[in-house]
Parts: sequence; structure tokens; C-alpha cells
Amino acid sequence: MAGVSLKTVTNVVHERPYVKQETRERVLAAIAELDYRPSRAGRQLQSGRSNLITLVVPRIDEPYLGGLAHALISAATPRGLRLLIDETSSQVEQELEAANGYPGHGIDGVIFSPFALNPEHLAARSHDVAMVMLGQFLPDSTADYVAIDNLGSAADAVAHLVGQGRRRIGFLGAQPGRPGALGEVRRSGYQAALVGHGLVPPSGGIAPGRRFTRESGEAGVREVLARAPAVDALVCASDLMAVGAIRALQRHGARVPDDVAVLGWDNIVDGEYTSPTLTTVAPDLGALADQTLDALIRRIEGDRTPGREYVVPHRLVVRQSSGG
Amino acid sequence: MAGVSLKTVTNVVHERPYVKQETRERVLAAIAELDYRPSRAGRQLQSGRSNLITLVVPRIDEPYLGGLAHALISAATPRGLRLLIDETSSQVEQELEAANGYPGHGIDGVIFSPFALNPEHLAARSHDVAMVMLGQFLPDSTADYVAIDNLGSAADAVAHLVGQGRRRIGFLGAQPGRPGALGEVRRSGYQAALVGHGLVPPSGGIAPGRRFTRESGEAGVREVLARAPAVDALVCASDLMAVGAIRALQRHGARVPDDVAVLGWDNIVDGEYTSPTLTTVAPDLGALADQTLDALIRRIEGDRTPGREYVVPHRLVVRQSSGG
DNA sequence: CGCGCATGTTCTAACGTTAGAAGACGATCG
DNA sequence: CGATCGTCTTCTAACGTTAGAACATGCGCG
Repeated sequence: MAGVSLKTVTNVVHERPYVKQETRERVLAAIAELDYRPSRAGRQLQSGRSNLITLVVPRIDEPYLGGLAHALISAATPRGLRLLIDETSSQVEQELEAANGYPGHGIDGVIFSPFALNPEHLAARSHDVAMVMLGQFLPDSTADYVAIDNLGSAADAVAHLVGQGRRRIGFLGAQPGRPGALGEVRRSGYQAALVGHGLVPPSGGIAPGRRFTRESGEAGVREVLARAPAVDALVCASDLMAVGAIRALQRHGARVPDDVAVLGWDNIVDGEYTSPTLTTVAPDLGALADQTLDALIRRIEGDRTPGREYVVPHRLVVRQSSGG
Repeated sequence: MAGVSLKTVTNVVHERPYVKQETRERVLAAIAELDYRPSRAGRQLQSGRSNLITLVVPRIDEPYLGGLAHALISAATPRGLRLLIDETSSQVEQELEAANGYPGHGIDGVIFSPFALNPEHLAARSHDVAMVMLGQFLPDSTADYVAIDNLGSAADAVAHLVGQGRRRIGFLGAQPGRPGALGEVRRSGYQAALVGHGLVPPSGGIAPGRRFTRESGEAGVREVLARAPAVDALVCASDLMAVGAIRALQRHGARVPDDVAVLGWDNIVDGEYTSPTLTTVAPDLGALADQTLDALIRRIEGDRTPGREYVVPHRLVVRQSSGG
């Protein structure tokens, strides 16, 4: 050591009072000299906190989730947190472990994008870990939810398409029977907005999509074109579905946007490189990450108030696919 | 407890001999009853191992790196490891911390995709943590390197284009002055393969690309078209560059593949959804992840033999953009 | 009968960090 | 001159896990 007691070192490291300036400097010099770094394991054992949080998603290689992870890492670092990533493959078993906070692993909090779970699963969890949910909404007693205004953004999307002269507007990615599911919320917002413009969904113009994948976008287009060949616009529950939809439309000989306009959610980077480029609802990912981490940190610090909802800004990014 | 000593519990948990079957069952029942999970922190403190490894990349939202992360998580889980992700933004400062293994954090190993570092940085690191490098090759005393055969795959790519009748084949993504850099290795493989077919790069047909982004692909096309307007094929150092190249070519009125064939590396999913779809060199990501983790585990377990190179399989996936 | 073996037990220490209690010392102040 | 304050020390315990040493049974075997 540098002629000082262990306790004083702790006091220096934690910037406690009752340490003379000169002593402090001597200790800091010694720390630098020895290249000392406090052991996370020791601290965790002592404090019960690991400063590790886990982002739980079905797969990390989906473009939107990659962008989300990027935003969360950028926001976590200045807050002294480090991010683990866990993939559930949308399996109930794995999502349950996430919902229980990986007991024994010393995870401080979980940022959870659920897929297979229902509220009963959540209510039955044994441990209650600090948790913030993204994407799918699941009512829960103490977990917060952070998202854009899905009803409002659906209304923005419909208003834009109507403004472009579209009247027979279909929807891909409905999730009938799963109230609260992202696709259902967006579909209901879309439908309400249509009504607000004096329109209704064209018969057969709504296709389900259990997963928001390119494949389900392609399948949805096949379904809708078979049942409602006159649609002149498709609102897709995600950009990934929209990418698949554009490809399927082009294969069917439909021109985008001349014959059919296409619009999605998420503002994934690829939307700028499709042909035509993709009109999309862009969430403010930076704000989303900030809100998520702030809420999570409050939970980690012991906040046990009922779970609340945070809304982050979005904007409609108009590109070629909507004819704008 | 369930009428048994602490030591016996440890012996049961670690499946040691000298424990009667009946006792073992009693202990396991108690463990299940109490929902006991060993604390990672305690174990880490005792054993010095955390079973945490870090994947270090410039940004996790690049499609190839997302797919890589997915493959690594899938491979890490059955091996009892959990994956942290750290982003360096290609900053030297942050890459240095990664190369030093995040001292104090108790990270067992690092999977590192370097960008800004050079061999001197690596040689100067103070701690030697278990490390495996991907992507960019940096010679190092004890870190392993896992990759596809970049020279061989470049030869495959060129052979395919020549077989399609292309003769004025350019290259995007060279990194002059950075020997060992991925773009340089692929460029030299491309150039050697051309010579093998009795060809040479068209004058002005090679464009640099410091980063493998869509933007640098677009910039590369502008450069090459200005200097060598007669090129009939472009080999791009990554799929992301190829996506940008296709877009820039189409904007210039060049038809892909009729006028110019395009080909990339990585087999990102988006390559199946571009128009035209993208011909690419596909690494076997599963094998890459397995090799990487096996090598890393050997290093974690104390292997101090000189760093070696592991080669994983690749194959050429022919789609529309090469006219195949 | 005594030896060894299988199956335990108890006790101790260690990993690295932090906090609290109690006390020591000098300087300052009323 | 005694009380108080600022600064620091020493000592102890605790977090959860694991390993080793030493010892205690009870059983079978030669």
C-alpha cells in the first residue's frame, strides 16, 4: 500500500468525506501505479448488485432489435451498466426464465421483449426482478412498459396514405385473439383511423402475421391479393414485413408505389436501401433507450409502485414506397 | 437444510463421489424445494471465473454482426457461457480496453472484432485475457484467429464471374496501407485470381473503403464509374457495400446484373430481399461460432501456446446480382 | 479382532469488497 | 485546560461459495 489503511482506500474510492486532499492524492497515485481495479465479484457479493442487465429478445439478428440493442448499449454505458443479451427463440420456457430474472445469476434488471408469454405466466413468476417491457404489452403489477404511441402512429400512417389519395388500404400483421399484442394494437389504430376518414378496411384486406418477418409479409401479400386484389395500399405492422411485402408485390407484377403503396414501422436502416425506399413510422430510439434505462434503474433501486407506461416520440418518415 | 452438512451439499452439486444415492436425492429434493440457485458472484469470487464472455464489435446493429452475435449466443449457451456485448464505435480507446479484457470486470474471455487497433497496441496490452479475434487479422502472441479462407473465397468469386463471361471486374473495399485488413486480403485474393484467369483489374477499377458500409459501397461505385465506366462486374468486400453499390449503380442507370454484376461477402439476410437478390460468399456461421468458442475455452482454461488460425468453411451462394 | 473403505461430519480459510464500531492523535476553541 | 472536531487507524463481520484437513461412524473382510 501507499502508507494508508484499507478503510481509507475505500473512503477515497467512494469519495467519502473526512479524507484530506493530500491523502486522497497519495491513494489515487498508488491506485494508478498498481493499476488497481475493484473486483466486480467482490462488490457484487457485498452490495448485492452486479450492474449487469439483460436484454431479452427472440433473436438479436433482427434489424430492429439490433438497432435497439445499439441504442441501449449506448445509453447503458454512461449509466454504469453493462448489457447482456439473451435470446429466447420465442420459447415459453426461455421467456419464463427471463421473466424470473435469471435467479442466481445476479442480474440487476431485465429489459424484456416478450413474445410467447401471457399475463398469467407473468403473474406466476416467483422472483420479482426489476423489469421493463418493450414491444408487446403485457399487463403486470410492477413491470413498466415503454413504447411509442401505437394508436397515434397508426393514425398518422393512415392519414398520410389517405392524403396520397389511397382509399382501399389493407393491413398486414394482425394478431387476432391476442389483445395487447403489437400487431393488434396497430391494427385497431389503423381501423379506427380509417373510420375517422369515412373509410373501412377492404373486405379480405387484413392479413394476420404471427411473427413480424419478411416471410410473413410475403405470405400476407399473397393472402390479400387473392382476396382483395384491388387494394391500393398496405400498412404493415413492421418494416421487416413491409420488405417482404414489397418483394411479393413486385413478383406479382404490382408496381410499388404506383399500384400499391407500402408503409411499415421501425425505421430499420434497410428501409433506405430497398427499391423503392420505405416509408415508415420511426420511433425515437435514443429516447426509448433513455426512458427504458431510467425506468429500470428506478425499479432496481427499489421502486415498487405499480407498473406504468412511458410513451416516447415517433415521426413518420416519408419515402418512395408510399408515393409521397 | 435437509439434515445434511454444507460440504455434502457441495459434493452433490458438483457430482462428487462418496455420496449415497439416497442422500443425493434428499439434497436435490431440498434444493428444488427451496428453489436454491448457486450465486454467480460467490462462485466467481471463489473460482476466479465468471462464465461471462464479451463480444466486442464496432456496432451491434450491422447485419453481419447481428447474425454473428446470434450464432455465438446459440453456441455459448450449451457451453455454460453467457455473452456480453460491448460496442467500441471503432474508437482506439475502447478497443484498447477490450484488448485488455476489461480488468476488474471478471470477464473470462473476449471475442474481438478489431477495427482501429494495430499490432503494436496489442503487444502493449498489460493483462493477457483469453482472446479470439474475428474479421480483421492482427498478429498476436496468444490470441487465436477464426475466419473463412479469404483468399480462396475471393478466387471462388472471381472464377464465378469469369464463368459468367465477365472480363472487366472491379473491386470495392480495398484498404491500402493496412496489410492484413480484411478488405486488403480479399482484394489481393481477387487480384491473384484475376491473374490466374489471364486478366488484370481494369485501370481505376479498384476503390478503397475504410468501413464496410452501404455508404462506402455507394461512394465506391461513383469512384469506379468515373474512372472505369466499362466495368462489367464489381466484387465488394462485404454484402453491406454490395447493397450500397447496387443502389448507386441503379441510380446511375446501370442495370444489375445485365450491365454490371455485383457480388459480396457475408450472406446477410437482406441479400435475399434486395432487387436483384445478391450473390455472396456465405461463411458457415455455425462452424465459426463453434470454433471460436472452442478456441476461447481452451484459452480460458490456461492454454498459452502461440496464437493459431482456424479456417471455417464457406460457400458461394449464387443469386441474381451476378447474372447466374 | 483389527484394518480399510464408503460415507459422511465439523471446522477453517479463502476469494475481494464494504461498513460499522471504537479509538488514537493533533489542532482548535471556548 | 478540557472539550470538540477532523482525520485516520485497527479490528471485525458479512456477502456465497468451495476445498482441505481431520475426524467419526458402520460395514465387510481377512
